[in-house]
Amino acid sequence: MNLTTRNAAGDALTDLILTMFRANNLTVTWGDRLVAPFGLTSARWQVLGAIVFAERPQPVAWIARDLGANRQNVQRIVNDLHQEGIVVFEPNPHHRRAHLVVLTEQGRRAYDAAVNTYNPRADALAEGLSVEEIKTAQRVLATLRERLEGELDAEKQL
Amino acid sequence: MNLTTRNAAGDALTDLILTMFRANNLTVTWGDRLVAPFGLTSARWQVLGAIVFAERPQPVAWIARDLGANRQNVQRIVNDLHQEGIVVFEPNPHHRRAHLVVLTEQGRRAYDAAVNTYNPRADALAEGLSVEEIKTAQRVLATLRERLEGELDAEKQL
DNA sequence: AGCTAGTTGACATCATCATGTCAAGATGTG
DNA sequence: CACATCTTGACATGATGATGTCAACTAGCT
Repeated sequence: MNLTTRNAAGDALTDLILTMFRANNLTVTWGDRLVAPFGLTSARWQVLGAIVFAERPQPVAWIARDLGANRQNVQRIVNDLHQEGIVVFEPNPHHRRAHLVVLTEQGRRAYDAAVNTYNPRADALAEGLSVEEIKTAQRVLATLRERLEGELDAEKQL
Repeated sequence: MNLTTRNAAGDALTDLILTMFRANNLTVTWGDRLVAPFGLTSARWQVLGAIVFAERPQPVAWIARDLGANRQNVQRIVNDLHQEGIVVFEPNPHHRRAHLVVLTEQGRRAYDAAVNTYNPRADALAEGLSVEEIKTAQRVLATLRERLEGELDAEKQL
């Protein structure tokens, strides 16, 4: 008993979302195995990426915001990374509790090893696809992301 | 210390993957809230979808394969759905233990309610995007998915 | 019939993530 | 300084997912 229907764009978007679910899961699993030899996971790798690209050391909450992830989960991951000597906490001149997260030499080596393993695999995965269509895909998902962020933010207003 | 680099397609794919991570998470969260009023979640909704589209009743393991998900997790979800009267188990003439999963009237109502709530929202999310570019995005992610499935299958051979 | 291999559901464990709460600390306003 | 508000890390809980193991069951082969 369907009372509503979708237009062509809605149908196409539905296909895209279902494909995205599986592609996302596969990519995370694939990434987990790719960087496992360096003591990393997809989640840890993403956190390290945020630390590397931030230029200057940040507290955990900022990293979480950058990633669009939950503060609490990023905190746990960073604590694990600290336990294993991949990052260290440095004093924050602006906040007594919110320590700054900094990569250690070992952390830098793990991150570089992950990137160097990843790069040729990324090229291989993209083979046969044109840069234009990949960018189109990226743009569509970015639009989806923006709209969903807008909707979920709007909910919070309540 | 980077020894490897990526070509233009590899760079674009990397952007796409990072965007996909966030779009995927946002979509799941958005879907969870969308169907929560009907006692569903994104995961339950996907399982119900597999049951509905299968035409004929299937055992849990088949549903899991359809979804590309783990048998054990789908089992848990189906058991929960059974607990709440959304599905029932029927005897399987071909297998004494592998019962067939069938939607109840209540389950059908919940699924229809979810779809009817979703349809107009999908159209709205797709607004301003052309059907062609959405389909391009779907095709790119489908290619990514196929290649990752291939790589992960190849690993299993070891 | 008997054996082997694959399938299936049940059970268990661990990692990840969403969410809520709390206290310490920072910031802005008066 | 006093107060309210926001930020931040610590702690806890439940949902979801990946993974492994086991016993029941099926199917194929001899």
